[in-house]
Amino acid sequence: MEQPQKTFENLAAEKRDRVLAEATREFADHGYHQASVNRMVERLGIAKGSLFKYFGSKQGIFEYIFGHTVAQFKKPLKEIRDSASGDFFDRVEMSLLACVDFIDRHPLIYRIYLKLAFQENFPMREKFLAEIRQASDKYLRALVGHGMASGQLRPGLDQDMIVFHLDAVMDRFLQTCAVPGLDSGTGLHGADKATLQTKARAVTDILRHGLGT
Amino acid sequence: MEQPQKTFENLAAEKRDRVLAEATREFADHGYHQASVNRMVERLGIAKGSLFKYFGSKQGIFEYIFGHTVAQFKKPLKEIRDSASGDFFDRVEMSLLACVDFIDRHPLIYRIYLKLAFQENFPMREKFLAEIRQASDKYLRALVGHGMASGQLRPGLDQDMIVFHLDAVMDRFLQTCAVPGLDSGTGLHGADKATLQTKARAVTDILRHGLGT
DNA sequence: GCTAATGGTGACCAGGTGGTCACTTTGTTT
DNA sequence: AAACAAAGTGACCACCTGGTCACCATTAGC
Repeated sequence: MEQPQKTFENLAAEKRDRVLAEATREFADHGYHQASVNRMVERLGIAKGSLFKYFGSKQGIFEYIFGHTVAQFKKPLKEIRDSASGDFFDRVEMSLLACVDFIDRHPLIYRIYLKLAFQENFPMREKFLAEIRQASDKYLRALVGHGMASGQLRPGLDQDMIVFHLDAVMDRFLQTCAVPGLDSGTGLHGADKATLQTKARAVTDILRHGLGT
Repeated sequence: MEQPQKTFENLAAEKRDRVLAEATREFADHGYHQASVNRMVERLGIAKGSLFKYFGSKQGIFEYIFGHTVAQFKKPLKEIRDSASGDFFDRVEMSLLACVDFIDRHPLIYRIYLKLAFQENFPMREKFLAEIRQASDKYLRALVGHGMASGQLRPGLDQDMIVFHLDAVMDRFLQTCAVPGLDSGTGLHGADKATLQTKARAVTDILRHGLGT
């Protein structure tokens, strides 16, 4: 015993995945406080005591999920940043589509992030949010830095403001895709891949005019 | 009796305001489900039964607050839209600063909006959100329509995409001002008025290049 | 002074919460 | 087969939730 979550690591991979999937779903659907451990165990068909043996507490469940999933979020972006194809704005466009794709494949994780960002009473909120924002900021800053150095961005612009602008537009693009009710006129929510590519291009074009040389 | 909230309307204005202020604060601090009626009455120093006599239910409390405050949100924007001073981008900049000012004076209302937007299990969420988005969309669309008609915006751009872009940047600007943890490098959160004006100008300049003729 | 109506009260309710722990079941080792 | 350890269990706990309602206090009209 001794270590609490050792028991969980020893479980059969199949069961482990089921537990994580169900817990993730519960947090994504209801946020943190409104998520119910009772509901989790009921849907999993296991006893409540088991879950607490695995993770110690409700917060332990959430922290475990969070740690596992943040890493996943960073991976596809890194690949694009390190691939040298296209100019600055092509890369922005690719990043945008890569994020859309990730969210499409892992919608629950993104929904947890949105709740985390705006539901202030999350436990450990500051820590988690700082971790995510830092990663996002670092990524964009590297991208913009490279674009400025290679003269693809209009001189005289403040790097912070460029990062802010990119972040704002890209984030909203993703939010509109994922959150029902935010879309008003763009047709982004629930759009097919071809439409998304067209819209991403349209957004990038505006950025190209606003930020490019 | 007959009508439930008639009782509340008959109250002394001072008490009415206190009740509304405390309820607003509770929802702003904790969202809907995590908000506690018990805490409200404890802080107000009144009996729980009284609150339920006033509003019938927890949801009734929230709906009453919501109805009262949305109207307040629309007013300052309308004034700017109807005042004809400056070109399109000046108006955008003024709108931005007007919103910042409003949020500065009514931070609780804005926090409720943010929770409403991303905390999916809010009751009546779709209805409330649609109401807000529609108002925001209508406002921006009128602004953009006027800008396009008077030739201040680059031809060939899709109106929906312009509205989307404006909305994204402005919304993020406001979020960064209001939500701690979202700011990374811009220095918007907790900034003084002069700084905000500078930053708003910087954002508008980028938009001017990206969207203007 | 009596009556009626209104505002105000708080003990009480059923139901849900995260968390516990003495216990049983299962699997492995000798 | 005996012994041991680890996984699994679910009744139970204290606490909090939104909501109720029989009762009390204060005023107004007569």
